Amino acid sequence: MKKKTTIYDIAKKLNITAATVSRALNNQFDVSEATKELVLKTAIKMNYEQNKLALALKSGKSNNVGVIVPRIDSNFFSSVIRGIEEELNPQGYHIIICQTDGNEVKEKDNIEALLNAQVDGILISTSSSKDSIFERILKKDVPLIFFDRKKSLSNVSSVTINDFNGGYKATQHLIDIGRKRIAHFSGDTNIEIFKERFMGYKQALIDNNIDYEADYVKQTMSNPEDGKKAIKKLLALKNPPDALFSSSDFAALGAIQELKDKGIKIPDDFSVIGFANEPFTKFMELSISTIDQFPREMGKMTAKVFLEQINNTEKVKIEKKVILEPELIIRKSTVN
Amino acid sequence: MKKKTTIYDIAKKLNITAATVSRALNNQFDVSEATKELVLKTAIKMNYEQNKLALALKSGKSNNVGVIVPRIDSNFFSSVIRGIEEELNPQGYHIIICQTDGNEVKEKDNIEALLNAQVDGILISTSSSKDSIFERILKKDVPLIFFDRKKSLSNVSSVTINDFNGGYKATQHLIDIGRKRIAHFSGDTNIEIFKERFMGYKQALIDNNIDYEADYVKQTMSNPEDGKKAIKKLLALKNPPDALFSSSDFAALGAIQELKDKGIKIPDDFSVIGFANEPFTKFMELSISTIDQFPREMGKMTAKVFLEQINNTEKVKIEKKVILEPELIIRKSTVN
DNA sequence: TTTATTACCGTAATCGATTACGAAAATAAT
DNA sequence: ATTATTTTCGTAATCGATTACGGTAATAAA
Repeated sequence: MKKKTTIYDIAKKLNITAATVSRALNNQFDVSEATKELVLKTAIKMNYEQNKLALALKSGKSNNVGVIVPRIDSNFFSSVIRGIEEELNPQGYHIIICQTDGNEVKEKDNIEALLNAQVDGILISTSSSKDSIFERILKKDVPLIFFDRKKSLSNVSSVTINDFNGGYKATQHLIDIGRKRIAHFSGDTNIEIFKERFMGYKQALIDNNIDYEADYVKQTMSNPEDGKKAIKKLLALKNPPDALFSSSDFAALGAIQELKDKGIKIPDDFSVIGFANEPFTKFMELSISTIDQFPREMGKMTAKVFLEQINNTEKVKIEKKVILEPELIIRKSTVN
Repeated sequence: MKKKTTIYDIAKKLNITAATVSRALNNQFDVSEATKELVLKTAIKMNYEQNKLALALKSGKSNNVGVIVPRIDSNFFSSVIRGIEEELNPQGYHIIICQTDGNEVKEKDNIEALLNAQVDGILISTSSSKDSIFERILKKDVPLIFFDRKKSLSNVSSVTINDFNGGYKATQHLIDIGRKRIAHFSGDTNIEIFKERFMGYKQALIDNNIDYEADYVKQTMSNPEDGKKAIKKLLALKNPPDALFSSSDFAALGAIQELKDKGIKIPDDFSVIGFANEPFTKFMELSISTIDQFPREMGKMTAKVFLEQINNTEKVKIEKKVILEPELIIRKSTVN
């Protein structure tokens, strides 16, 4: 078992105290240049490396930031995390990843574990319905920042996209190209982002004097199979829709596959727009129109908000609600 | 600023020492049942939470594991990481993610930082050409495990897939469906996995008495644009190929797009198979044949090998070379 | 009643750094 | 030559846990 060299080892070898070694290594003013050099040289010679754990315990700062997401193996979340890591790593922070599978209990457990691990902050895309867990974080004065899936808590910052506008833009686009019977795949409307997209859809209809048709709205999971099922039901209606805004690219894909199977021509007879700009939407022969959420930028912004907060020495707490503007991407599934 | 309650706070309140509190909380035998109960109750009442940093410093175990990858926002790596997290989290480990962008210097920096952070192990998909960095890890007795992109070091475990067999299977499949003029997109053959796929390709040709044609091999990056460029050159040959095994799904996609633009019918006149089973390959109207690498299982296996190693109390070091078998996935880009 | 044993808990060191405080030595000021 | 000021470094506490060792009191054994 290799023993790591500590400042005490260096001190012993040079017949000085660990305090002086520490000061020399940190280049403090009250050490002579001579001993500074000496310490530095022997430190290198002895392969000294600072034990960050000891530092963390002393300072109360672990330089670790916890990031909690439902899953990491989705394009959206992994892109956000990429952005976070790119922004925080140069600042000396490490990011700890936790997955919840959308499970509230797991989310709670992860938060507890991260707090025990003394993380300097928690960045989370929450799946929780309750606020109580988060109050515990705040009581401990650990910076908490929501991204994408947030809870509205006072004094807590968040970085989201304007899902309402995303839904609005998608719907407006369908209207602009002449569609009037517009269906909608909503996700789980208990989750804020899906509710917002749905609201944006509704508002766009209203603003264009198109009657909202409850039959045209189907709640789907984010996968092609659910999209197929849902579109089948829609096509069976007396007055079936001629366009679809799906809050999920995956569900949109399923719908497109089913429409093709039924011999319905896209985009001539039917237009489809998704949401999220998943990579595959661009790659399809019939590329899919969608809404870009700029996940990497969202990650970078989340990191920046965290850094601002932790570097804020003022007594007043900052509460930032950053809302990114989503972008309409027009491809072949809506217009030729 | 909220002060966290420590065992000293509990001790003071109960007029006992911190040692007893610690023993009570850890349910040790030499504490009376009465005080155990008392301590436990007041611990809960005072919202006590163990400071893992102090524990880590004392024990030398941080319960953090470093994971280093080129990028996290790729389906492959994020799936591997998902597998790792799923396996290690229940064991009380947290995973710290670092990205290198395929940059050797960043990789070295990340390793240094992780070692200073006293991680209990490093799991890495390396982009490095040199071995020297890794020897430093081993000298410190920190468990090191490679996955996917490995270096061959003695006493170091690794989890990879059999890229040679992957290349072989892909090529054999093309031969099986009657192709004889088979081109290959290789990645950067300085990277072992790409070299192996290339070797598998060659071997399959040899085993089927097909002459290896150097002109048929193009080095491409993993993106559609590079795939388009490369296929153009191949089609310009005197005796152009009638099939392609691309070591990248993305490059394969570019090739397919270009082939279609040129009016070449797939799979009637030309067959294409990729590598990695990226999600989009399944979603295309013309779905793309490919090789599945089971990234999530790779992650789980990597985690298991790590756990075995860290729980190994024997003096002899274990060196495990786990090689997963890739699977051929036949879709419409090779055969009707 | 005396001795041996056990149960229970306190003392103090330890992990590896940082830092307030004070002291000695070196230098400058008078 | 004496005092004042700086420079430089040591002492010891601190962060929050764990644990080897020792001691006292209660109990059992003689």
